[in-house]
Amino acid sequence: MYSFTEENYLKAIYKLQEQSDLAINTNAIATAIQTKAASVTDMVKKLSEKKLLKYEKYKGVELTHLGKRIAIETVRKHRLWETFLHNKLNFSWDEVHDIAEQLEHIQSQELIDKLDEFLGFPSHDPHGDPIPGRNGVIQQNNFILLSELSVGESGIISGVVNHSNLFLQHLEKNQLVLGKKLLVQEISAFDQLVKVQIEDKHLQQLSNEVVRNILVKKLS
Amino acid sequence: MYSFTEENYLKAIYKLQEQSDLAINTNAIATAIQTKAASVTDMVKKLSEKKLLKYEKYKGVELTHLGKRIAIETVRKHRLWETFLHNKLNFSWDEVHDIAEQLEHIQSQELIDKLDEFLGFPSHDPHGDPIPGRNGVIQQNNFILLSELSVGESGIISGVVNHSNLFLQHLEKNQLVLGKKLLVQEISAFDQLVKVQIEDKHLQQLSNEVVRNILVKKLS
DNA sequence: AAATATTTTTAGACTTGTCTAAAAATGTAT
DNA sequence: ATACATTTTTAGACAAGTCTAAAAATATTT
Repeated sequence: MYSFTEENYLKAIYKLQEQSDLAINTNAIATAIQTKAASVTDMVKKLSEKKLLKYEKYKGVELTHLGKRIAIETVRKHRLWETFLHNKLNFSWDEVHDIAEQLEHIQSQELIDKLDEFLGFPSHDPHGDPIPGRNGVIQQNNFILLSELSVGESGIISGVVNHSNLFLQHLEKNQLVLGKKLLVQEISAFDQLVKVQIEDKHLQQLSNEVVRNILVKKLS
Repeated sequence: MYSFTEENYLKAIYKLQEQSDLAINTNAIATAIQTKAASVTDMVKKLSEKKLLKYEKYKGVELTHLGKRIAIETVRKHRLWETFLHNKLNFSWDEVHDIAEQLEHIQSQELIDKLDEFLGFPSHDPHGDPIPGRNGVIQQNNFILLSELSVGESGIISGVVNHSNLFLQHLEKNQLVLGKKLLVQEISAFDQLVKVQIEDKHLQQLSNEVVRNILVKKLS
């Protein structure tokens, strides 16, 4: 239906559109997709002709309803495959992305539906990001940053903000994986280091950089 | 490493090479891959430059050791994915091929190894075809045609010769699936119809066309 | 508001893989 | 062995997607 490349452009534009309300400009897309601005201009014209986005020269782009639907379907596929790789094939947190980047372009609605069922209709992927439903609806989660917890409060690790391999590997190494329960014991007034207790066991000091990139489900 | 298209050419040539000892000519490849002879000539030159096959104008082609290895790896991926689709996602016999045709080109050695392990290191795919090992070795099976069984002999359905959807659907509809035990009760002297008993239960009459396309493991 | 810097677009070229139509080579009749 | 038929290759074109370099538009500075 749509090419590998078209799906990648739509997904990138969709993600940029999510993280800011500004118009999406050519350079931002070029950076996101690791290509040159000139190539983006060409592709954006093509997508515009196919009614997947609205494009006005020098004004940036905006996805149409159709374009957004395809972007979300691609995100759905990506996150289901990530879940499969992590839950069934035992890939670690940081290894799943690149392979899912390929798998998301396999064309078969039935495959995705059966995969979804096989995985038990998961609501979130291994990074804690919500998996869009068949209908394109994305269930918004009410996770907060670990840095927003006060002393004495606790939460369950439910996602990450930073998706880089470096960060994910760091978390894995320190047993800060999805589902772990954390209790904030102390926040240093001097350097903001956060002392947390992990699963009623050992204590760990977390840097500001770390706590600002972990999402938790707050336990009341 | 190698493109989608290159892998498809290598796989097609490999299969043609398996089913006959004659030199593989341009037209045969064109038919197998559903393209035109002129396109084959172009691609074959490219593959020859990359040392994946030996090509002499007007003389046909022959895979090199490297070309054969890549073809076998592709076959391995294809059959592992077919097994996954059938065994884990409950796709029927005839639905798995087209999706596996896409999945076989995903690039990740680790993915295939983990998939293999997840499936329990299967030796055969859902059509009874052997799955090449990591090392490229294909375990030859000693299956015989159902048409070769004599009256009174029995066997277990272990594969098919004809892989067409029409035939596979026919088998499925008549419960002639992998693993079923058959006992030959009678072979009509007049029209060669074979009367078989399926799993100690009901009887069925099979046409010559059918018995010549089912592979069985003979029970002594 | 003019000058400068940045962003975006255009123009033309390149790669991969495909095609049609014509030419060249090979194979088969008589 | 000459004529006819088939197969294969060449030549030139096309589509998708990318790139560089230059031109055009927009944004920012003074």
